[in-house]
Amino acid sequence: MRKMSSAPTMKDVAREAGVALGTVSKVVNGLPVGENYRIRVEAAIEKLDYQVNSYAQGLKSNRTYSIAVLLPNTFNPFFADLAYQLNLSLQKRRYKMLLCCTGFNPTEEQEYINMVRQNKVDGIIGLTYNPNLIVEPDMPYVTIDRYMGPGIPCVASDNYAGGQMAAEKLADLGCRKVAFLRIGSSLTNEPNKRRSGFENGCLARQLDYTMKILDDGDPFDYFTDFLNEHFHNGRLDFDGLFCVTDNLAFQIMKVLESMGLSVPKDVQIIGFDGARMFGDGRYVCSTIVQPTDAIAEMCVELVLMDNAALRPPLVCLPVSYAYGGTTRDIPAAVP
Amino acid sequence: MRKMSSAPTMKDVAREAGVALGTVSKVVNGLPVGENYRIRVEAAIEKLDYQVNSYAQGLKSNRTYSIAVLLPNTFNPFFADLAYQLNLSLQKRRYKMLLCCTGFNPTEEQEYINMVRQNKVDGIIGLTYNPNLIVEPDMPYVTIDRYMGPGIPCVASDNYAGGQMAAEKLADLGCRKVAFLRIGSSLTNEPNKRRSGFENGCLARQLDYTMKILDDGDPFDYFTDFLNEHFHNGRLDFDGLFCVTDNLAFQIMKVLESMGLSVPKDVQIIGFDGARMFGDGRYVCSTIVQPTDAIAEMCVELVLMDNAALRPPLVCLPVSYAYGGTTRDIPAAVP
DNA sequence: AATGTTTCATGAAACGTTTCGCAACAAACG
DNA sequence: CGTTTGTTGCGAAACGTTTCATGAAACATT
Repeated sequence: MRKMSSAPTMKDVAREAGVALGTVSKVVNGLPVGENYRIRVEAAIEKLDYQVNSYAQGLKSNRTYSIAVLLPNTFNPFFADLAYQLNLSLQKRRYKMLLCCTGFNPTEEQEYINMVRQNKVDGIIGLTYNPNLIVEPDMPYVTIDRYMGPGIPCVASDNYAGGQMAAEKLADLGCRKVAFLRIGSSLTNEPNKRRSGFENGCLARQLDYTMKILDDGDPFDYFTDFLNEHFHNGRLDFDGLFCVTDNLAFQIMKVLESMGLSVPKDVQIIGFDGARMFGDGRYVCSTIVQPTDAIAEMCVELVLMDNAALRPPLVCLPVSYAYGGTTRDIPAAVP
Repeated sequence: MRKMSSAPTMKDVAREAGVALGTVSKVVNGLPVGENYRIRVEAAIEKLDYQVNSYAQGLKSNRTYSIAVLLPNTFNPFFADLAYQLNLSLQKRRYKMLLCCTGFNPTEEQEYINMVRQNKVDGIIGLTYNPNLIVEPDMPYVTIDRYMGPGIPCVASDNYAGGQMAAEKLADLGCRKVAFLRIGSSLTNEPNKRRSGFENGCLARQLDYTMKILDDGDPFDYFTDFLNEHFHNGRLDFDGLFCVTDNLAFQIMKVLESMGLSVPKDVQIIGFDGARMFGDGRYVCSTIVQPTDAIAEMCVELVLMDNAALRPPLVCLPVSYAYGGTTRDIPAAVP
């Protein structure tokens, strides 16, 4: 009987199997080892219920098999989907996910970055709002929706095509004059392309077009002001509305309701993201769906890529349209 | 100029400050050190931009300042809330969160447990569905909603009171005959108390009571069967419905809708969890709200508790009722 | 049979901390 | 002034891996 107190180490396994320390290491890491040695070592590992100590491993090899994921929160369905899909993609490769919720707070974002810095994660995947985030230059770093500069790949939906698609849908559904709604500070970089795509789509389909950018503040007030501006003789002066996020669409529907207007009768609304209630539930509104699974997979692939030089600066993934009750789709399209 | 290649170590700081290794360690860990020494060391740390290597720390001290959190997913709003609040509570104490989404899969749950075992997390917080999970006995382990046995604290809402509250609300809102709906395998242990609380509440208020437990399978079919059973002469034979989760309430509303029934006109529904759309959005249905913030805080407190012997076997936290549009509350109660 | 070549297990050194026995020195005391 | 007590910085050892120089054994070549 030897020490039974703490967990067995490689040394214990080596002694048990009657081989050298290095041999055990090789077996554990799947490196070539003589067949009879391998068998003896594996038996010893089994017998002692040996588990490698990943902290010793991390110290020596500088690889930790963990990735930090920065997201504003988990309760916005889009972020929730991302968190879930990222966890899936990472788990598939036996990587762990350190989830950091930053609450849209640039300071918090930087603090998490600093925190994982001493934690020696193997990489960072971030959907952040601090344009000046300082990340160690040699740390593999991939962003979602934010282009941070050369050498830092950005993965995003095809926001431009999504905007275009929204315009086309509204046109197909019979709209003649449409509006675009977004909150000033809410979206930067890649998602901005939703606007130009939408504008372009309106142009192509000859839709009358108006835009409203809302500044920060109480959204309810801003929405009310916006709607009042466009409300004459008991009706809105537009018949289609594209909101830059499902969240926005959801919020403004409350206001429309309180004004006695009805969706999609009085106005058809398309959002962006593909937010659903319980994962498998219905969409919150008719929407341009972001492929969270593909986004997650791509992020993981890029952040784990060995040759940093081969990483593309920007990856755009295809979006799709989904009916969610806030448009008057032809019946066949209704699930 | 010394080696500029890799990150500075304590040794580098010690050399820079002209002190011994152990002194730097003490400063870093806030242990008592002579004032002039402290100043010199702090200056050196600042100058070299030194960061402790948490893997070396973890190897030596067996403390990693990270907690594994096991949840089925992040897209159910209740789980999403938990993930967010847990992250908050952990961050407050400078702990990191390893998020593991298990997808209700007992095998996956055990695999994650095994994985974090070699990762030497400082503790595990789990909302799991495997009744036979094997966790190292000396690993601090706290569950949510599942009582796993003595020595493993379970944190939950006051499910009994919640069930009771649901019955009282329905009675207050004028219901005379009520139904209780749950899916067979969906909830075990603590949440089961929602049923007995509800039954008791019905008894106290003299409500006619019927219950339906749905087995696994296509929920839509089961719901339809259930509703048809209680559908006579164009109307349901109950006027109040308590669903064991908001998800369930949400699903059955679809079916009710497809049968041409209207909520809350034809039947009033109360769910459980407090699911909201975008975190700050409205509730999905009238519901018994679980205090996810308090649950998270309690879990973290318990899992980090030094003296394991002092940990209570079960902690119940108070729930509250929230209006969500699926009940006919008196106007004053409407937000 | 002698030499050159390849293969592969060995075990020491190193990774960056924490910890602890020790020495150095100051203060207090007789 | 010599001794004791108390304080505090010092630096070696240890944590459990990975890696690499070493040399023994096995095989191939002439």
